[in-house]
Amino acid sequence: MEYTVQKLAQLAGVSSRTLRYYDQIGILTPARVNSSGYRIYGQKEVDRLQQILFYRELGIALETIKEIMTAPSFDAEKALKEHREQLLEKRKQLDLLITNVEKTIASTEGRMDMSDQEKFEGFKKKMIDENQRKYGKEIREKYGQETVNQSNAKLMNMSQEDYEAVTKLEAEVREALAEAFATGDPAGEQAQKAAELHKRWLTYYWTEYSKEAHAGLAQMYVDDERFTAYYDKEQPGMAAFLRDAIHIYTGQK
Amino acid sequence: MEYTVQKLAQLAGVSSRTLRYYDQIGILTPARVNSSGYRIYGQKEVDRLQQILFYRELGIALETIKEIMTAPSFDAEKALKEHREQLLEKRKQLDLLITNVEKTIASTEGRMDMSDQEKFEGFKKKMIDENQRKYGKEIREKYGQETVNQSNAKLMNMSQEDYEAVTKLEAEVREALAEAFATGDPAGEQAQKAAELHKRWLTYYWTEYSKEAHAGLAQMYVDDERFTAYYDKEQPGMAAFLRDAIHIYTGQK
DNA sequence: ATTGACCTTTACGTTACGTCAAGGTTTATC
DNA sequence: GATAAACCTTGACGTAACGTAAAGGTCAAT
Repeated sequence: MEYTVQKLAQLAGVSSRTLRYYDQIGILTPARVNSSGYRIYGQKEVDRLQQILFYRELGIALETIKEIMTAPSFDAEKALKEHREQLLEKRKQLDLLITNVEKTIASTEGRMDMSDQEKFEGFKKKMIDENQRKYGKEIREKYGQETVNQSNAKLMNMSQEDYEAVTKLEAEVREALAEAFATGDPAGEQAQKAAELHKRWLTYYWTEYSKEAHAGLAQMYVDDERFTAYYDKEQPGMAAFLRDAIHIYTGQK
Repeated sequence: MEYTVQKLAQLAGVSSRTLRYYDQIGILTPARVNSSGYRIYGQKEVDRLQQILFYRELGIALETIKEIMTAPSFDAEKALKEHREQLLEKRKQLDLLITNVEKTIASTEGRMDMSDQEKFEGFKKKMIDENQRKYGKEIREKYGQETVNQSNAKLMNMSQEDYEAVTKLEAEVREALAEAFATGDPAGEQAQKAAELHKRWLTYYWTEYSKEAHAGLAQMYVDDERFTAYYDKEQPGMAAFLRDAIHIYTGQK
């Protein structure tokens, strides 16, 4: 089955402008254009649009959706299963909101007391990010560390191989870091190797690497107690040591 | 309890910029500003912000929210009950989407066949009737029927054909109604034909038809002066006549 | 041959904020 | 009692994901 813009738009419940925009930003290009320049969409595009709409429904930016879906490791079926989980999560949040509105009705009728905090329960879907913003400043909450290992792996739609590679790399970083820490020299060979491994680990998550961002993340390892706890688990002072090594590696400061 | 911008922002899970913007557009002004020009919010503002966020969650534009909430007829408790209904509606739509994703998974696994239409079930927004009845009043008032038809057509993502059909139907309703009005009998053949045409017109906008809702809308044509004005334009009493005809048609009352 | 619903590109407009910038205020700490 | 950190203020420009309008080509049906 082939569709023109308007036909596909009607089928999917979006506007034709939306489809043209999606073509423009390269997230959904037509199967072909006919001799008059009309966009013609086929079965593959229908399915791709469906995927896009699932991501969009979950509040993912189009640019991000594009990155996810054009990655060579993208697996449509895995993505769908992820959608299902996210949608169920969204449903749970909606239920929270419904509880909230019911409690609020009860409280306006004097049948109940409500704290100010309770009044905003269920709106919080972003509160986790907000909480993290309280600690860090920018890229950090996005590219943080431990939650990222799982949640971003999902978001990036990593393959099993990638996930294994990244987990292995993480172990290597820790190992190299332990060795380096024993030398006590953040500028030494061992420490610089650890910094480089850390960078390679990072590139699995970051779409583009910059020294500044890398240095910033390193600083956060010291500033944010949750990360400090993670790195200092074995040896106190490890987080600060890693920061110093990375700062030297990136040539910052 | 009094809050500064940041405090309230944290409580509600929004940014301080958002609160300043809300002040700027006049949808949520602080209770007072202190001697240094700081915004100070009180209990009333907390509750108002909660209401705003409920509306926002339902996808209502801030400008519209403002109009709704500053209207003298605004009733907070009634609004909350509407929120509950709308949220339940939203949950139903979410469930549709979840069913969709599950069917899609099954179809990629070859356990099921899916039509292209089915692939987009749950994405399309409904709420058009609400839009029409509650939030579209001033749009209707300002720009008249033609633009309302157009904006609704866009909302429903109607095709040109549909739009034409709906415009034609509307003319037929008026014509049949004028004829019926001349007979003076709301139970007569002419009047019942007008009621049926009116129902057909409605089904272009409503995702599901019910006699109760139809009867309710008819009553509103009499209660709301703007609708009354529209129907009584040619003949005073036409709105009431249409209501009676529809009430008989639907078997209500 | 015309009409009217399609399609195209170009381009400016809109909403709900995010993100500096430049500067004043409050609070905690040395 | 100075000073830094952490607030607050008002601009003002940036953005995402389209909406909307303009100017014009295409296609099917009358």
